[in-house]
Amino acid sequence: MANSKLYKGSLTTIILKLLNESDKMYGYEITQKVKEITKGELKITEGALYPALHKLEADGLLEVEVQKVDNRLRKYYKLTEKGNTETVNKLNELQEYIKTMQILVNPNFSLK
Amino acid sequence: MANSKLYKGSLTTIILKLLNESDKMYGYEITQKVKEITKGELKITEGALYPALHKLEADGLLEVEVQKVDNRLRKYYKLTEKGNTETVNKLNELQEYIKTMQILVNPNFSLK
DNA sequence: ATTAATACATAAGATTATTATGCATAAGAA
DNA sequence: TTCTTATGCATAATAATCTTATGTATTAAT
Repeated sequence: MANSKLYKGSLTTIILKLLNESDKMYGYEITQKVKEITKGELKITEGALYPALHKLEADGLLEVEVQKVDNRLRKYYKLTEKGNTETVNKLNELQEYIKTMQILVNPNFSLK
Repeated sequence: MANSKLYKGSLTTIILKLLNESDKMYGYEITQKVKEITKGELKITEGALYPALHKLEADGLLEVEVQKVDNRLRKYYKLTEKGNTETVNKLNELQEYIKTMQILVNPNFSLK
């Protein structure tokens, strides 16, 4: 699963946002959802995703519920209370960052 | 010089863009310019900036011209031909990425 | 005389991604 | 029926890129 230009630091925000929308999701589902929404523009690699999920869980932002579907394991993740709060923060940070970058990168910015 | 949430991967784009606007700049000048434009929102650390400049130079995107002003050293960087091309690419990539992130993070995205 | 600003630089450490690999089951194609 | 693709998890090795800390040196301001 090849990735195209995932800016380091934004994966966590993506995960939190998706869980905020969908209540609960499992890892593989997240990779497919991102691919679907971005029409293949962005592909989440497992090597990035699973460690990220584990870290979010360790930090108390996510809680896990294991299910067996079709004899195959699924680990459903959902936001905790703390996770909800952090989602709002991360989304605000991202919007701020995008705004800042737009100013920096806009060909028509002026200082005076 | 403390930084606030510099998403990894965007520093290079910022540098290239500023040089694209200003013809030539030196390191310290870049840190000040970014602080000025973003009204203190974004602060470039020297530990990130100088290695980034050295890498861009090593990759042939920048060329250096050393000057002594007030008995102090300044290393002016300017874009090479290759650097100009890469600047356009990086800016397009960033705009694409921002667009993608907006879709992912927009509370009103829908799949159908 | 001391601190802040200017101007460069690098090393240690942390974070976060890519790539490669591994295991296992189910579904579809040859 | 066998091989490949899809589903579903995981981790290790490597790379890239940042923060923090430190170092040197000159000039300006308090």
